[in-house]
Amino acid sequence: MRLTKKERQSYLSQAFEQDPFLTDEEVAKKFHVSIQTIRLDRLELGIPELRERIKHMAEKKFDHVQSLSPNEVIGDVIDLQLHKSGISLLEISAEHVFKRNQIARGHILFAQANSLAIALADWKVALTGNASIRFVRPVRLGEKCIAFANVAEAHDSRLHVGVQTKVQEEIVFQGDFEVYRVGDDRGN
Amino acid sequence: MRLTKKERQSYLSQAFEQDPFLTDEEVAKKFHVSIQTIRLDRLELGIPELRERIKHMAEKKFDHVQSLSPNEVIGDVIDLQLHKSGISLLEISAEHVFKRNQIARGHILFAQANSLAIALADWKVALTGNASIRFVRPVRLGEKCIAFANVAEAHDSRLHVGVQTKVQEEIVFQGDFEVYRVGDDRGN
DNA sequence: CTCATTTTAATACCTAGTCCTAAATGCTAG
DNA sequence: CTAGCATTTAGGACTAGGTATTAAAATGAG
Repeated sequence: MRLTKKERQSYLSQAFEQDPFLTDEEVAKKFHVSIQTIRLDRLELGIPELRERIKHMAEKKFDHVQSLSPNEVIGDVIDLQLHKSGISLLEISAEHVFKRNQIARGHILFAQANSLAIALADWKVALTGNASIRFVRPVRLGEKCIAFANVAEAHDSRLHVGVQTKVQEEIVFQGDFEVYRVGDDRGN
Repeated sequence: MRLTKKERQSYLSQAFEQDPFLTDEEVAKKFHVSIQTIRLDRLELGIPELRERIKHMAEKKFDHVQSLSPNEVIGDVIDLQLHKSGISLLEISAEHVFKRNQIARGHILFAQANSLAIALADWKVALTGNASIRFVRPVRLGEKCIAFANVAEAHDSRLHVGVQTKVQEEIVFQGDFEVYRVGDDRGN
């Protein structure tokens, strides 16, 4: 005999979990049963059809993209004087930390400082060239990081920006960024 | 008159970007045109049908969840020899770039290198201390970044890691990371 | 008014299903 | 061996959300 119903259904659940993109037809071939059997199995196991499975995945992803929006700027720029100084605020939330120890990953602090440094430049296309940074002490979940940026040197196509990030007056991160202009566009 | 074809198509692209779950029927009602018109528009604009759009989103999510998990590590670590060397791969996708110019934001490259450097350390809690980095040339949407990390110095609670990121043999990013161990846990 | 563009309509077909009924197997107990 | 049950398979009707094609109607510009 092939497999019992129970055995098949158990493998079935696994299969769909592992690869949600399987059609009933593909699974039917895999298990050498008819497509109807697979459909009865899905019914009993409460596994929705291919299209529904895919849709749910897409919906979840959509939520993420919208809410987390890891896009233009990391941190809220609350003060900005172009080519002079700026301040950015970032509260460390769950998606910023290592799960194991609730410590913010380095590139989050870097991203806040880097975004701020670039925002300081009044150029259409500004990019980071060199940077030298120091993670002074670990930052934990829930802490509010305030990044202070100051322009140390300003040339017409290069900016030297120093950034200090503090949690309650305590320095947690320090960085020097060299931001440069691309192209000859001026103004925003 | 309603809208010209061009106007409608422009709004259409936006609409689908904003809400990829729209059916042609819904859109047709929104714009007060027939369903066929919408389909012609999609054809001309190269916008795939609802199911394909959803499927692509789900596929992306599936890739991400499996490998990137958008949290722990940025980039796919494809080779890793603890306390020695490692290689990580990252294809620059839309969420990594500035919309204006399709150039990858600095902290994405930093994140890839930083994640890799930390992955090299066989410690329960490893954090970045200092880092000195250089963005050699801008990286654009779609380019595949391969980060090569090598341990330059290894102490019992500190690691010096050099990272070079290349796009097709061309160096785009260079960084030196000092990773340190927290606590007295050894092994993983 | 005429011609080209644009829009709408109609039809056949597709996938990956659902839902329902019915028939064919398989297995077990009497 | 056979009645009775679970299990499996088959078939038909219908669905959403399309594609692809052909053709007719509406509209706008010269």
